[in-house]
Amino acid sequence: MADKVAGRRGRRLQGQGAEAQGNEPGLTRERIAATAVGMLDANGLNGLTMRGLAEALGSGVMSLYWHVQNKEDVFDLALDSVLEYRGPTALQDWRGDIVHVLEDWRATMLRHPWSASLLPRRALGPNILVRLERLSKCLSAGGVSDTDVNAAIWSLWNYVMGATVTRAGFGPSDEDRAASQQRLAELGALYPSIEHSRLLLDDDWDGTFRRGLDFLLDGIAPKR
Amino acid sequence: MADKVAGRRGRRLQGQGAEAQGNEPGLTRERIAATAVGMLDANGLNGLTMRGLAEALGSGVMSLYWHVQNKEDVFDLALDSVLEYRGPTALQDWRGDIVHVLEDWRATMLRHPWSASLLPRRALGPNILVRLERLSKCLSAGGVSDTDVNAAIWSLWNYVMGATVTRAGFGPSDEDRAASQQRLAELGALYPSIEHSRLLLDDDWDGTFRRGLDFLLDGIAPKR
DNA sequence: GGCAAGACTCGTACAGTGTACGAATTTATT
DNA sequence: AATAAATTCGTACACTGTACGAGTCTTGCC
Repeated sequence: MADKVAGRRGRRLQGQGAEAQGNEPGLTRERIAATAVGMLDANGLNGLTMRGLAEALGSGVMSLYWHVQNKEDVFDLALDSVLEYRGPTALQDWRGDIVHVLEDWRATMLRHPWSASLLPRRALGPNILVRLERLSKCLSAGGVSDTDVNAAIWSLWNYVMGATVTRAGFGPSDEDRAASQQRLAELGALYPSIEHSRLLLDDDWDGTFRRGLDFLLDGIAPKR
Repeated sequence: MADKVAGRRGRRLQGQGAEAQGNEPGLTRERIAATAVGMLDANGLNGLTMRGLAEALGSGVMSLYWHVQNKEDVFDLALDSVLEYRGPTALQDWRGDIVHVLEDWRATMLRHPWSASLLPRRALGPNILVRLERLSKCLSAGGVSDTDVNAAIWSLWNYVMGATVTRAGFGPSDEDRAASQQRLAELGALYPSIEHSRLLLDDDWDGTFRRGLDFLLDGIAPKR
């Protein structure tokens, strides 16, 4: 009952006899994925509906289902298409490389905030494995022992994941910040340490991400 | 257009004249929350429907809406009711205390896997703030400087968050593991480092969590 | 040419969702 | 007893994902 691989084809070439508008060149998984990403970017996770997607593609709703198993499949498609990693630099400074990989990762996901809430519950797509592989290489190059490397990778993964999901959840809107501020003002007395450190008011997300990452890398770096 | 605080009352006391069965003692936010948690535990995030909830409570669907703003509100209720923290021990060993807080946190959320996917996108409820406050105190007690404490708290938060969300996402089912194994077998050649370290096959989640946490705490601990 | 076998599109229909609205009922207050 | 407030809930609506099967188009084979 698991997975039956539905038929899917790539096929081009159709006579544009009647309509000169080449705007709707036939459905493909790629086109579906791209359009889905657009809609998700624009309207968030709930902004994607099969009907809407079909309309944006200029097709009937049920036509999608020939290319796609179900809505979940569309999510998978969109997610993976967003997570491509173009690793530019060659290996040199292991620590700097890791920072780069993770910051790029975070930035990519924050550019499409829905991806953060989507990623956890999906299996690891190829584009994620590429990133993990790269991490693994960097760590080994940095002298992290074989016994530590797995825990290190997962801890880095967890860190990026948590940071991104949290950041995406709080959204760029000031509404949440206002809410936090409000809540803090009300209950501040109950949480003196939090209030003292202004934990919830700080909004230097990038800096905090970077500094926490340094903590983690300090701990991972082989002790001397 | 933001928030109108709906009326909500706590009220007890009704004559049980007609029906002796005290099984349905009237709706309250608490009862709604408890029942919602039960349904979420049993059937996951999609297992909670307003109709189902009403039925389980022995009430009409729309009656819920007098106590609750909307379904989101039910989620908030359920989440917060699950995250209560009964901090047992007094402060002593800062590092051990932190480990305890975080492991308890993770365990609590994994006991209700839906909570992991829910938490990120909600505002911080009081029960979470309690935990953060506690973290903050431990860190200060451990000698972490005021300038570092925020970054440290967030990094710990991120770490627990990521670990829990990931773990909950992969579910306890072996189906996912089988899928990963399959994928790895297929593409193993492309990801030699990952395959070598058996990253995806290791299933000692608790141990890995603990070891990664040690990395992080090593990095956070004040340098000497 | 004819024609059959796929590949692909899509209209209709159905069961299910959250919740707006307003009427009915119960409880509290005067 | 009368009035107001609190609480319940039936009905209705717009919207969701997708099963089903009838259509159309493209291609290869005789």
